[in-house]
Amino acid sequence: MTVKTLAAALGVSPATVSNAYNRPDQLSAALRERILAKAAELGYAGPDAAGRALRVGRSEAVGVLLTERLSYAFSDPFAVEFLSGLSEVVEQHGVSVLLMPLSLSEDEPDVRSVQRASIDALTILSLPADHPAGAVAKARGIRLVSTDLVSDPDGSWVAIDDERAGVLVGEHLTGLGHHDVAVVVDTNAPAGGEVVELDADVVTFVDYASRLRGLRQSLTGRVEVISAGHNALASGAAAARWLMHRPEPPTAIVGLSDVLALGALTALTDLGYAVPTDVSVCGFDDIAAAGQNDLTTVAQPIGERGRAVGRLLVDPEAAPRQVLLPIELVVRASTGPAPH
Amino acid sequence: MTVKTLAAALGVSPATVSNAYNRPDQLSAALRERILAKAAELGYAGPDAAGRALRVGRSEAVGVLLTERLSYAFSDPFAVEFLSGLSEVVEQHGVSVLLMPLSLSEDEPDVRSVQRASIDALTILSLPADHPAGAVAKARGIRLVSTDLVSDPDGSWVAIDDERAGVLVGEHLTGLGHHDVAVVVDTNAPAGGEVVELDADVVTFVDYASRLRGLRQSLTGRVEVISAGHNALASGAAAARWLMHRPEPPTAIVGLSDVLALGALTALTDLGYAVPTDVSVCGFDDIAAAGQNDLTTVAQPIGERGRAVGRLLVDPEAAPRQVLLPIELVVRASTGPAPH
DNA sequence: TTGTAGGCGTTATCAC
DNA sequence: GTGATAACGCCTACAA
Repeated sequence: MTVKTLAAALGVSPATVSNAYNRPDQLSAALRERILAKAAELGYAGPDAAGRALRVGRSEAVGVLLTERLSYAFSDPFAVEFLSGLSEVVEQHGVSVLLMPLSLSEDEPDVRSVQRASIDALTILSLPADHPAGAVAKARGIRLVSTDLVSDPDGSWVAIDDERAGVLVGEHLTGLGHHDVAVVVDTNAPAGGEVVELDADVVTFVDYASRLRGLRQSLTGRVEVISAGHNALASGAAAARWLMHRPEPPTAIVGLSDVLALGALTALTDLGYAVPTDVSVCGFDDIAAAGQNDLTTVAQPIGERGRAVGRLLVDPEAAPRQVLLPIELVVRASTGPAPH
Repeated sequence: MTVKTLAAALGVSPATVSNAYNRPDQLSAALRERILAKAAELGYAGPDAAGRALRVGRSEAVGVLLTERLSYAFSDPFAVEFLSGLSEVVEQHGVSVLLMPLSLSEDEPDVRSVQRASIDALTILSLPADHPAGAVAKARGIRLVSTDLVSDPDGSWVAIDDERAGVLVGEHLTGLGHHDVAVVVDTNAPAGGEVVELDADVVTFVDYASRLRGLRQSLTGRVEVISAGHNALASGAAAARWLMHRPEPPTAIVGLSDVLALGALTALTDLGYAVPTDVSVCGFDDIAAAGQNDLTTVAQPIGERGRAVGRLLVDPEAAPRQVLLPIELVVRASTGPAPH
């Protein structure tokens, strides 16, 4: 059943059938009734989505590209709050949300999902700096809304000043006398696995790299960067255990996300360390759990960030727009003066 | 830039360009290289998704229709676990997940999102019994995977025996001597609002209706059905407060979901009631929070249910398949003998 | 290994 | 108020 066959069955033209669905005012109510009745009788369920998408050039859907597994969208507290805000806005416009996977594991960067996706706009959660996904989207004429301000400065984005966030934490720790700080970062290795020390430029996610840069600017003394896998409590915990078992443990541990920091915090208390007397811990983002666990962190309006992205995604306006959201250092009980 | 213009620019045929992208083995490596290079130069980002979807009849995406707000997918514990399992499976097949909104508020049932969606298969979370969304999907040739066994018995589904689940709870409470039970259900009113008493047939979600039927079969004495809004802690709490403030409060409160039951549980302790000495509370599903709060409930394998749905969604097999998952009454500390 | 031709289902434009 | 026609961009037999 297509518009054409239905039209033939009724003795009208395809255009009229199309109008019956898309422009009720373009034909008499009686004829429209007749068309809809015949459609129901013949099992025609309305214009086909693919045909329509091709013709009108829109699909009423926006994409969210996840750089982790798709289930990350439902499990990571930051992602959950961000996506809740985003979907809240887009659904008010009758637009659906396409969760798109991106396998980073393979050698060849995988952009298949963005090539195949029928979407009007795209946003990317934590894009690795050199990844082609954004460029591919733009080349396809898909509006791109970045979530950082460095990967596409002249395009549309909704971001915070990640470098400044790093500075806030660095200055806070320096002011407390910390000269030996470990920074726990996110890699794509499985969570809680082997711990590795990293060079700065191995930190691929652009926002994390900015935070690290800010930290480096404002910290004095030793700054080491390690990782025990992707963004998860287990990674933070494994990293903390590894750090404290070494001869000269750091006096402060910074997680580049609250999740990593909270993982470290838990591991430290399990190991019998007093926080912040023995070690200070600090995170980023201020997810709900950070407040519940008295974690010092840099707050950002996560839900509002999602909503702002949502607004840009559904707005067909061609001109790029930028939104810079405020951040604030929230000092809680997990940081204190450096020991000794 | 299209396949055609690119082909013209290269002096080859559109078919060859298409093959360069879809069947590398159908042309010489050299020619393919040349095509890809020219494409990069001219800014052609590969075959257009809409055109391709129309032609091949597939879109590499499966839909999940939410009967609540989209953000429900990220906030409700059952939905989160279910969708994590589902997406885990589908992403292994390179398939994306389309979260589709469904506004129930309007008079006319809104099936626009399923009419417009370019998807290969669809599943629906908690479909109201008489809703046309499923029928529309089938009429469009979209494979439908139900999550209950009554709305489309001969189609594909992954379900539990909800009626039996209700019986398990009912028998448990009857065995404990309860003869005055209140059942808290989910309506589409805002959470925690005014409390209303309902007739059985007002319970629209088919799975909830089955649970209620099971309860009615196995309970003796008074059974009343009330609601304070949609599936949320606040609704359960409001319902419990309303129930206990009446002259003859029930001896047991059953939430048709754990979330409703946990909301009731919290409200009861806040009001100073001892559970289960004064009142018993019981839920359904066994989400993680149920175990943490010692709630008696009927367990089902939520994540596995999501994975099973995912497998059916990506499986192009035409023949319908049915999966019935096991359930089990988990007795914890929230239920006990009826007082007096 | 490459080219030709037809149609997937729709809607916008224009004429009547 | 209604109908004819021409794209939209692509893929796949099949022929060369």
